[in-house]
Amino acid sequence: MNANDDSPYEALIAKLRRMGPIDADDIAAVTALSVRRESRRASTYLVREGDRVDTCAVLVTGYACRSKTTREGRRQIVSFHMPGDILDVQHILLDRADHNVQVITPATYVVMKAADLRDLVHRRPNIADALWRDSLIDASVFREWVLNVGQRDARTRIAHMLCEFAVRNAAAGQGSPERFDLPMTQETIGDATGLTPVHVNRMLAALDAEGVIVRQRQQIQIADWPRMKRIADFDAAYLHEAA
Amino acid sequence: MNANDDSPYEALIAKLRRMGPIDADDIAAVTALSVRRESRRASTYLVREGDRVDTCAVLVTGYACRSKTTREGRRQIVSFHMPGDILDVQHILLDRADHNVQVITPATYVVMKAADLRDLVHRRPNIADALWRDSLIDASVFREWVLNVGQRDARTRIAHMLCEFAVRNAAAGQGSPERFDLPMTQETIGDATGLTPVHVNRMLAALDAEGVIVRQRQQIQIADWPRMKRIADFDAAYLHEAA
DNA sequence: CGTAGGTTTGACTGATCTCAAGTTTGGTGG
DNA sequence: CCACCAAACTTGAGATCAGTCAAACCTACG
Repeated sequence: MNANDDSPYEALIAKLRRMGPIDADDIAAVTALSVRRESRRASTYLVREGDRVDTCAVLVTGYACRSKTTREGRRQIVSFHMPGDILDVQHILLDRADHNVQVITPATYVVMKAADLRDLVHRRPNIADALWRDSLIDASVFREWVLNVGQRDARTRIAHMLCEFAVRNAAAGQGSPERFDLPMTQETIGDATGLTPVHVNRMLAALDAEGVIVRQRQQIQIADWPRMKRIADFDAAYLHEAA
Repeated sequence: MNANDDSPYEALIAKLRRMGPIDADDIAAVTALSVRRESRRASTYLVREGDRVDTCAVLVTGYACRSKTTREGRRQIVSFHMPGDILDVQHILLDRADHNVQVITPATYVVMKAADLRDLVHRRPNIADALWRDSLIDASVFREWVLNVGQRDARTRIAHMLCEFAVRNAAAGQGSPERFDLPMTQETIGDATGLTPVHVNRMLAALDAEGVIVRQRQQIQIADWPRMKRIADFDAAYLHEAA
């Protein structure tokens, strides 16, 4: 079940399967949806805060994030997304975007009409449950981020972010938790953790010096998972074994 | 539609109405649910992180919050709740609590079986939409909190928390946004904003000295809303005109 | 009227930010 | 294939916001 599969429905179906029982009729209903395939260059926006949105997008290849900004222009990333992730389930029922959706790397995704999805969930309870469950796990991740940014020190915060990325990335079928591409700059890590790029750099260097991670180009290797989890105060329970 | 109404269903029905169109059949289906009324003394837990949970609670009177803690025991409050709020919609589909639910003041609430609610939403699309919408707004609030705690300075952060509390509290039918009870200690405010109680105290004193808020006992009066909103960087859009 | 919890204030500390100057990396055009 | 350039990364030094520790002061309530 590779997210890079040819059918534009594969990514979504794989996601739904991870969220709950889905039968052949459910799949038939999904593949009957009309979808549009799109792609973006790196660092561009799909949705901006305040936009009226009546579509939902599912990421097929590449990486994305969601973010908000303060009036003074400080950006906070609130989540990262991997192939197979639904980028904005909330637009099924909320018509105004309260945050930005942007790709980090070049990316492709499929776009569906929110109204079609609303219709789909009313007909297919399994799909309704799966999508709702996905949005509830989304919310659980936000809660963990509030904790991360609110209570943990810089080193722990960054380590935690790396652990989550590693686990979810692997769950999305992209590499292993032990070694993975980290497709973002240190500034991006800073925007996700509420730290300056300079301090991110120092903390990454510290984790490297301690021997828990190894950095090579855009790759991260977690050399000692048990120690990394301890340093990061990371317990994957909040991902509800799916994300 | 007062949340303190006699019927234990009033609080939930009022909430659902705020979330979308609900007809007489929907209400009949809700009132057919079997519910249990319960109450708690101040500062006690309904749910603890890690618990298996197969119920959902709706707050009827009093105030509650949801929180998580780091391994070192630092507590982060991730949301506050007012009468009428559903305290844990997520347990309809997630069986393991990823955070604590605790009351702040003495409180009463009604408890429903998650399985009954699952059944209800499969039969009543309006209710499914309303509950899902509620949980999506929940998630939007978490995103705003990530931004608040990640990017705003102490004074702004506290001001923002007060604005949200004022607006949601009034929307729940408890007092006005201009003047309301703040049923919590400065330590609680600190746990919600990622600050120490000492610093919360200094920032509240500063806001008071500036003349934007007036503190009397457990009451807060927002003396100058336009200025308060500016100081707080507060824009209620993220509450999706309902919360 | 005593007590515990909450608030306030002061003095000092420290984690993280800011500013600024290199250094490395990766992509591009000649 | 090399030289160049912009972006990203790294390092250092000094500034600052918020934390820590500690004591005093309220105030609600038994």
